[in-house]
Amino acid sequence: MPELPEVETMCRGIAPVVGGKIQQLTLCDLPLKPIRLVPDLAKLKQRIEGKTIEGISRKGKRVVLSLSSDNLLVIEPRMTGLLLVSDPPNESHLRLKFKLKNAGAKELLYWDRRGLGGVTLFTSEEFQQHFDRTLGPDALTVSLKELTQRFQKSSREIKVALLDQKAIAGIGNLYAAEILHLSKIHPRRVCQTITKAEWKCLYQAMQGILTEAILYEGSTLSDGTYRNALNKNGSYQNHHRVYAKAGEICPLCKKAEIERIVQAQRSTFFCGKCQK
DNA sequence: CATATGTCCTGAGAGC
DNA sequence: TGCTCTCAGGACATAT
Repeated sequence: MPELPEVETMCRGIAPVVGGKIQQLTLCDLPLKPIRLVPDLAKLKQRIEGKTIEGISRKGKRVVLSLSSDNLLVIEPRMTGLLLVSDPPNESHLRLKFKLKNAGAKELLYWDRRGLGGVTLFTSEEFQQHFDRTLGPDALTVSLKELTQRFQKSSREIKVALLDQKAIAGIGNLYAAEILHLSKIHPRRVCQTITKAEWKCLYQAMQGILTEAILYEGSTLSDGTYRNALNKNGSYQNHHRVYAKAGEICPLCKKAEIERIVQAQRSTFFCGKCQK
């Protein structure tokens, strides 16, 4: 499940494509439902073939390739999407190939096991409008003041609010659990009840966890789906404190068992002794 | 406006 | 062994 640290790792890993000219875009013919392309393949080919990839950036959990045509190609990996500059985990879920010329990589691949991800091409104007409307500030660069302002009046539970990309972009189910555990805030706490000191603690935990996870190149969970751009595992899964650890002893208090609850149809893991 | 819920998709694993 | 069922969760459409 690529969240901010995995997508950031992806962006860094595909750096060799910068400067490359897209010679050909190919949609792989698979016995699977094709991934979502906007516009459709024919129009997309027309608009990007022959253009150069001038830069790579990240907006929350999305990868943004800026092209020489002043268009922006946005890749959304969602649950199982990967961008690669090496052989993919297998051929059966390889979705797109971008053949490149004059770059450090011969091709850029998009692989997606479940196929929930997609690719959208925007003009720079459309891009600005779209992201202003759908994404809040990035979790890695937001200020404490803005974070507090955006959350403190909400009647939602903090865990649920952290997953809302319009509120803050980049946090997903895994990192929400890890951040709340480190900041010792119970996932069911309603935002309105969280104190100023706790927001500061949450903010620092968020910066700390995300930075640490990027250092370890993200988390490859037990299903093995997430890989970096060279098809190698991340290693932050070896440093998780609570995620998917129900029944294990909390690494902080070393007494209570990690619990699992469901919020907004997603699993939440936490320590009932440490998190209040 | 804010918040809540159903849906999409595939493969892994459980249970029988 | 092979079937059915459940689960994983990011983002969007639709409903409240």
